[in-house]
Amino acid sequence: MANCMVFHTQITSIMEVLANAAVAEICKLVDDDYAVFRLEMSQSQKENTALRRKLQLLELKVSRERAERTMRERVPGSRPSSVKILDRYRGMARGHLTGGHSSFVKPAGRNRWRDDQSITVDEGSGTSTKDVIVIEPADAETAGPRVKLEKAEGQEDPRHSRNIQTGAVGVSPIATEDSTPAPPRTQRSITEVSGMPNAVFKSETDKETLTHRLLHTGSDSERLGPLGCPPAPGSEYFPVFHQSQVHSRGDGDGDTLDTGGDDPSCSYTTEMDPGNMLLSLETQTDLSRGDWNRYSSSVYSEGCLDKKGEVIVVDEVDGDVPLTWNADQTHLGGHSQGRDFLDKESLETNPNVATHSPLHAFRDRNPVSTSMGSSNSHSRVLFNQLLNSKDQRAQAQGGGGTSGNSKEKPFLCMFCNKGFSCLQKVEIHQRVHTGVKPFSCTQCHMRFAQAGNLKIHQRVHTGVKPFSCTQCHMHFSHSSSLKRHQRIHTGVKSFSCPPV
DNA sequence: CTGGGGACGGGGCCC
DNA sequence: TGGGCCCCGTCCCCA
Repeated sequence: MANCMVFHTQITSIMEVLANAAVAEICKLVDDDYAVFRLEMSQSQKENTALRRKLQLLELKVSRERAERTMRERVPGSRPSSVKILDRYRGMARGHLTGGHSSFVKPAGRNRWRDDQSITVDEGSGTSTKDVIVIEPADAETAGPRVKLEKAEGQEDPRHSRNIQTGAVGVSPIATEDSTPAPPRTQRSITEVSGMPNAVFKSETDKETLTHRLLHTGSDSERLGPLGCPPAPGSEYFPVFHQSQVHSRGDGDGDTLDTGGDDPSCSYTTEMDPGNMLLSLETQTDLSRGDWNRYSSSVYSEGCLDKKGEVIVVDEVDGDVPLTWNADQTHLGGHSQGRDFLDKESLETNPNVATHSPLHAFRDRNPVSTSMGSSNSHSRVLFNQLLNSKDQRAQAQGGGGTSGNSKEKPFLCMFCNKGFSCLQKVEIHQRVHTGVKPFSCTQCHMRFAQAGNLKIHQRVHTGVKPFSCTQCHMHFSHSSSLKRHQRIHTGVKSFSCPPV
């Protein structure tokens, strides 16, 4: 009995010691994490403070310049271009862009540079997807109360976008604009340049700058052009190709190239799918930027966004950072063909397309992309993202890669390095990556990369269902659908359809 | 469970 | 005979 007591006491003491040790360990972990967290917090606060200071400096500078300019001009009715733009916004603001998120608006009088105008930008929304512009127009007195130009997520206003596009040329750096993501499926509007002040004044050497530069309305060398890329809800960007070219449709005009062997209703064109084409709000010309623009036009002129709303906004960021490929490019980056393809074949001029890359959209997915500095590398990173997403599916379906294929497949996809038995197969396969869909339905605007798929698709219009179940009345347009259906009779399900 | 699109492999035909 | 081209069947996936 005494032994039991002693044993019990020992056990208790041991458990106590263990418990204490565990508690100490936990406390230590918590303390460590807390210290790290505090450190990060303080750093962020420092950054915010610095940015805020820079913002204020810029506001002062701008207001001073503005005052000087106004003093110089002194012409009634004539305003600097930026003011004209702002006036344009004012009209829109009356209609659509007011209301909501007023908490982001600072008092209008704060950043006054003239008593007839003020612009207030939200300083504290470095990570916010909502930028707020408060504009007090020159005729604010007649226009009524101060106009708040606000644009929040989900508020889409193509008119707004258009106006911003047209007006962006002369936008002064302070004329900040906000951006709104297009809904994935509508794909019809986009993007304004967002002038998130935090972004504007970020250090250019700061990695984070890359994630904000698309919001930057700075000098020509740094400004991203008329378009910005809006954060989609959840701080995700939809990849977008901006395409402003006019495309001929394949149904009946002279641009149609009949393949002859295909279904008569199949048009072989190189056009861009209007359905898939992002509406380019304006001609987004910026000759200073480029490679991806060119590429996106020459190769990615279509299919750059799939029906799931996969949109790529490719941004051109100046710089000369060496090209870097995704580290996880097991089947793309490692293959020189892909680079060559991008480097010499595709990067031809297309001044009509301006592209924007929301680097931070991919940063989360691909840390390497954050180190991208050059337009080429940025574009490629984004491009890789697209390729990856498609490759993954392709690999899932086809096995991918040359390894493991017993048959000789000497023709390699330049994008994913997958091997094929003949050249045509590769060409067809590469449409997966390029998005080229030469076969368009004349009865709808669907486009297909393969003629056979178009042919099958057209059964939708003709109503032809050549595959009928022998055991029931069902008919199917897809053979696979019939096959799947017949499993009901033969396999998994035990019930059977009575013979017709 | 069906409808329908994407993608791939295989086979036939032609040069 | 081999390559290019076309068609078809099939699988997978998503809505």
